[in-house]
This record gives sequence, C-alpha cells and structure tokens, in this order.
Amino acid sequence: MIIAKVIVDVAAYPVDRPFDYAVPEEWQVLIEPGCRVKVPFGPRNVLGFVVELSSETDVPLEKLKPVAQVLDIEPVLTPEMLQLAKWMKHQTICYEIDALQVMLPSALRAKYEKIAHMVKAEDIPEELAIHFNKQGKANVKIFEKANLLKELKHAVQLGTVKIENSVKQQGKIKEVRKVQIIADLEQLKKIEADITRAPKQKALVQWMMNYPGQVFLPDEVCKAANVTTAVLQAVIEKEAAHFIKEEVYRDPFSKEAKRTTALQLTDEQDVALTAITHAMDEKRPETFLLQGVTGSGKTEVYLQAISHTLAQGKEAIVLVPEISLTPQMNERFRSRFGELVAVMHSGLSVGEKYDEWRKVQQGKVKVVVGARSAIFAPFENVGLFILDEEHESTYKQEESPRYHARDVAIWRAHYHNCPVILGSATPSLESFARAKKNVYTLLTLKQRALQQALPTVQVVDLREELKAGNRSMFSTALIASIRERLEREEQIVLFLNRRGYSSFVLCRDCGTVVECPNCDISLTYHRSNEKLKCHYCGHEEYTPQDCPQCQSEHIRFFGTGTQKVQEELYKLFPEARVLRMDVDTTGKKGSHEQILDAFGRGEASILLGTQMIAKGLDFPNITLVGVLSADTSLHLPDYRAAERTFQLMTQVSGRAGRHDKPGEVIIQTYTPEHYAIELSKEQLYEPFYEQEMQVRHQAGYPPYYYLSLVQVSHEDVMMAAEYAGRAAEYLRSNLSFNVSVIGPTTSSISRLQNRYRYQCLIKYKVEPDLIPVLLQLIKMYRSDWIKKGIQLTIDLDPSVI
DNA sequence: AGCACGCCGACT
DNA sequence: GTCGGCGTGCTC
Repeated sequence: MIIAKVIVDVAAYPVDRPFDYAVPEEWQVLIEPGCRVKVPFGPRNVLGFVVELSSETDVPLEKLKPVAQVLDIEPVLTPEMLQLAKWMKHQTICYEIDALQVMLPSALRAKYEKIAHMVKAEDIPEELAIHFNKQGKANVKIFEKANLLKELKHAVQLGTVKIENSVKQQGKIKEVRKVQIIADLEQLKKIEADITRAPKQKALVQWMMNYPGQVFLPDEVCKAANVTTAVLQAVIEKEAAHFIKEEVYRDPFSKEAKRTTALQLTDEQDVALTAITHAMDEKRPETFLLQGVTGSGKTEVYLQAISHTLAQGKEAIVLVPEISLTPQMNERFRSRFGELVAVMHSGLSVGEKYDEWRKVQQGKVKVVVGARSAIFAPFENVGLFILDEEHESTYKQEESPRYHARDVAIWRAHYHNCPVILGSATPSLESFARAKKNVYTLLTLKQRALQQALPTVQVVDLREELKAGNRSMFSTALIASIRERLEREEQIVLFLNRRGYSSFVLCRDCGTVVECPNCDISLTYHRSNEKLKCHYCGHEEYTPQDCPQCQSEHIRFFGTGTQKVQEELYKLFPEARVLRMDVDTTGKKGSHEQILDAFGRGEASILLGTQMIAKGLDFPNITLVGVLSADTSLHLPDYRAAERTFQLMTQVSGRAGRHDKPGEVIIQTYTPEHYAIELSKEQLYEPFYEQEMQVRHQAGYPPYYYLSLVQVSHEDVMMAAEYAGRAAEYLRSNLSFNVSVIGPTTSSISRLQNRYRYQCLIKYKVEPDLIPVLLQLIKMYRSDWIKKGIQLTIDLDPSVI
C-alpha cells in the first residue's frame, strides 16, 4: 500500500505535522512528493502538500482515509523546497504549511467554497430554488446574502439539498485556441478532392497542404488563405484541421527591451567578478559582500556574473527591493538576457505572477529578477544568488513565516553549491561585521565606473536658517540652487524623508531631540494624551513646553507631508512643474512607472517624493538632490535610526550627477554635527561603520547581541499587559542570567486592528536554550492563553522593533 | 483553524 | 417541550 504523508492547509498548532493518507490506485501514477492533493480532513475537504511517500504507517487502518484527488500533474514543490520548508519551520518558528505556501504563487492557493446541490428539486421551496443554476448548484454564500441560511439548513435536514465542500485552485492557466492542420498529407489531398462545389474551401485546403501538422492562430490562417472564419469552420468540420488549446503566458512587459552587451569592466569590477566566477567554477557556496559606492557599477558585475552562470547551463536568482519601483533595473536585465528573464514582484496581477512562476518551473527562463519571495523561484540548478541593496529591511518578511531572504539565499546556495552576492553601497552593520570576520568575502568598488566625481554635498544647518528668520521648509541655499537648475533646465529631486506614524519632539533652536533617559533613543509623541513614550523600556513623560537644553519655546513635534511641500514649492516657483511621488500618488498599478517615465521625458523639472525615490532613479539630467529634513529618520525610535539615515543619505546623494553633468546635493538638518550625516557627505562607509559599531557595543545591540521579539496582543489592554508580563516572567526565569529580557513595553503601534499590543525584547549573545524555551512558551500559549483570546508572536532577529 | 458534538436558558 | 447559545475536543 502507498501512504502519502500530507501537510494540510490548516495553520494551527495541533495539526502542524504530516497526516497519513492511503493513495487509491487511480492516483498512484500521478502522486509524487511536492504535489498538491485534496484530502478529507475531519468533516471537510482541504488542500494539502505531499511531503513524503511511504509504504508504512502507524495509523490504524480504520482511521486511514484515502487521498481524494491529486491536483498537479507535475509536483509544484521540488524536494529542495520541502527540505527548505522544514528548515524555515525551525528557524523562524512558523507552521510548516505557512512555509510551504509562501514558496508558491498565490494562484496555487486553495479557494474553499461550499456548494449546495439540489437532490429533490421538486421538494425545494420556491424561495430557495430560484438561487440554483441549471445544473442544480449554488454557492452557499448566495443564501447567506439572501438571509436564507436557516431555510437552507432545513432543506439539508430534509435531504432535499446536499452541501459539498469544494476545493479549487484560484489561478487559471490562460489558453488560446489555435488551428492544427492534420499531419496526414494524403488525407488532406483526399479532402481537397472531395470538395467540388466550394471553391473557397478548396483553396483553403490547398493552402493547408503546404503545412501539414503545423499550428496557426485562426486569424493567421484566414489572412494567409484569404478566407473568412466561416470557411475555416467548414473546413474544420471536414476534418482537414482541428482546434487545439495552447497555454500562453500573460505578458507583464509592455515593450521590447533594446539589447545591450557586456560593458568594459574597471579593474576593481574585474577583480570582484573573477573572485565570484572562481567560486562558481569550484562550486563553493561562498557569500560575497560586494560593497561599492553609488555609481560604481555593481549591476554590471551582477550581469556578467549571471552570464557566467548561464554559460555553465545554470540559473540565477536576483533580488532587488520591490522591483516595481525600479523599472530601470528591470530593463537592464531584460536588455541583457531578453526572453530568459522572468520578473516577480507585487505589482503583477495574481495571474501574471502565476505565469512568471510557471516560466521558471517549466525551464522557459534562466534568470529571475524579483522582490523578496522570488528567492523561492523553483529552479533546480541554481548557479548564483544575488541580493542587491542587501541592507534593505524589505528582505525580512514581517508576517509568518518571518524569514529573511538573505538567510534563505545562503541556505539554498549551500544546497546548490553556488555563491551568493550581497551587494550594497552601505551594507548592513551585520553583514559588514561578518565580512570583517571573514564569514563573508568582502569585495570593494571604491571608484565610480565612469570616473565621475561624487556629487558635492552641502549640509545646511536649519537652526541657523531659523535664527536668520527663515521659517519655511526651504533654506536659502536650497532655494537658490533650485532656481539655478530651473533656469538651466536641469532636473531636481526633492526628498522628504518621512516614514511611519511616529513623530518626535525637536527644538528648532538648538536641535535637541527629547530622548529617553535610559535608552538613548528618541521618545515618541503620542497625540492622544500629550505624552512622550519610549518604546524600548516603557519610560513616559509629559511633552515639555520648552526645550530642556536651551529653554527655547521653539520646541515642537515634527512631521511634514509631501502635499504641503508641493504647495510651498508652487508659491516659490509658480512656473516649475512638480511631480509628486508618494503613497497617495502611486496607489494604482503602474503609476510608479508612469511618474518616473514622465519625469524621464522631462515633463517636469522637480520630482518630490518619499523613500521610494531614493533608489533606482538614474536620469542624466538630474543635477540637484535636496533632502528637506534629514532628521526625520535620524530620530526614529529604532536602534538602527543612525544606520538607516546614513544609508538613505548616501543613496539619495547617489541620484545626482550620475552621468556627465556634475551633481550637487543639499541636505537640510537641525543636527549637522551628527556622524551619520557628517560621514554620508563623502560616503565614508567604514568610518561610519566603526563609529556606529561602538554605539551598538555600548548599548548592547546587534551585531554584538542578537535580538528576539515576543509580542502579545489582546482586545483588552489589561489582558494584553498581564499576559505580556507573564511571558516576560517566564522568559526571565527560564533563560540564563546573562540574557536580558526587556519589558513588557507597549509596541510602537500600541493598538492594531483593535488589539492592544505589548512586547518583550530578548537580548543575548549566546543562549543555546533560546529556541527550546521559546517553544515551551509557545506551548503554554497554544494550550492555554490562546483560549483567552491572547495572540502571541515570536520574531527571531526582528528588523523593526 | 473549522466543524461537530454536547449541555443549559428563552421561546412558538 | 424545542431552538440555539457557545464551551470542548478532534482532525490521518
């Protein structure tokens, strides 16, 4: 007997293990590990993944149920993916089913429906009967809407209606109808000879005789043979040809990319490329950290490394942070590798994502360029993994499974014995520290590829501006520079560095930001009770009326919107055309591209935006970049605030003067002396690294310590607080004494979807018992707390606290 | 997570 | 007397 071990599509603790099913004879040829199956589970049918086939089972035969259906002709998950899912389950403490689901396009997820079937149509009351279709079926939802659920239940009890739990796949394979001419030429001749009174049909068959066995679109046939569809229809009825259905892919690319060839590498690029290709040739799963200043040509190194991989007959996976934001990057890959590239990002429709995924699965493409989840592209012979802008926090998924794409890349690289490239102008401290310890191999690009000078960066002290009586958000220097560019018809990018909901309190005279006395982290202003809170230790105080440092009254909380900036711009430069790019203007699909394209065509002289314009922009005419307030990201309640600011400033500066025209950058700030701003002026990464490492060391943060975050939520504040307290207590008494457990404190979003949220932060260097203790905590939660409405999540190595 | 089974209050 | 409230327990 063949037994299938199945992980069912139910995310719950007691069922997070394989269940055994008998495989009926009819499915035995089809079933394979990695296939999706429909199985009876309790009183319903659910989707599941076959993780193993076996001939044995411990389940008593009377309990064993049969697999209802195998849903895939080919497995949708490779053995590698099944193994990876188990690793992810332990690594991130998630349900195995979540790990499996995240690897597949959502089109392959199950759609559960309840379908009512008529059994005795004549005995069904009129009000119910009208909702059934010709086949005697109806979705139960319809009855729900019509408030007929009671009546339906009654009919079920009487046996006049039956309810079936149906499991369907969401995505459809797109098909087109084509005409296939029969292969038998003799038969064609015979048909041709038999036609006597229909000259058009005769002509068509004569045309067909030139192409026996070939496939055409109906339109092509009609045009080529100069006949109407009616004639074609008639000929098909005479069986000279037949209709077939053919799978097609929805094409997310609107235009063909112009082909380019490899560029001449600089010496530095060549050294980097050689190191990478050596690792490939020797099949070493080595991780490279490619650190290169903005404009140093990291992408060209990627492209040539990929060419090397392709030459070896292997595939490459390239991750970029949210690709839809960088159509230019997308274009670079397609122009080099053409049809061999698939893209995977959130801007595609469910169907498009599914099609791109199938191109990978069927081996139609060799390169995938995509956002985080593209790391699961089901290639079977990968030769290279690339994470561009490796420091980006979007590589960490914020819901279950809370995986980091970098970790998955490294795991897969070991599976395939191939290298990983982590690329960035400003690597995360974690990665750079690993490179220093030789865990990763450091490759550096210090020079810009086209030998352009780095843009000149001017830091404007907004405190001075205020003293001089300038209360607007534009300094005199910035206004002058903008005017200059407008006159020269060059382009300007203005960057409003605003993020999240939290705002901090800042003195506009001395630049002091109110910080927590215990944590060296800025306090967050809470409008509801006019208090300042620390999200790390729970410290709380009233918002001061004047600056604690200089007693100035010019102290207030910060936060400016792009819309306001745009209005100000119009007042100052009525003639300038301004394009705004933020969440409000990029809601619709493809609007990013539209805005960027318009800017690229020179339809506006100023591009104003938030984070999203920081990367990928590469237009020759941009000669001025202005940062309106560097402070906004500097004083976020996050231990990475300085790192993020340095990264952002460096990246933004990199937008100016990438081509032959020299670039200028103006950074406005109330704290020009801060090292993150100081050092970003000349992209001095290593000095920044050294200084920030000291700060982290003193404060006990990564990369010196590891972090784990336990979050507890409940609809009731008291409950959330109490159980967060219990969790903290449990952790403190079970983890070793040199592990610090901070909290419980309120989360930075203290109420989310009507649930109050508390959290405990665990800081540790080595703690072999961490996972077992956390699992024990989860067990307590799952067996007891969950019934009281508590929700508990654990994030190992959180990216946002 | 769902869904059924099962045991106690307000109704035709 | 029944309908239906949601507590408990299981799912190969």
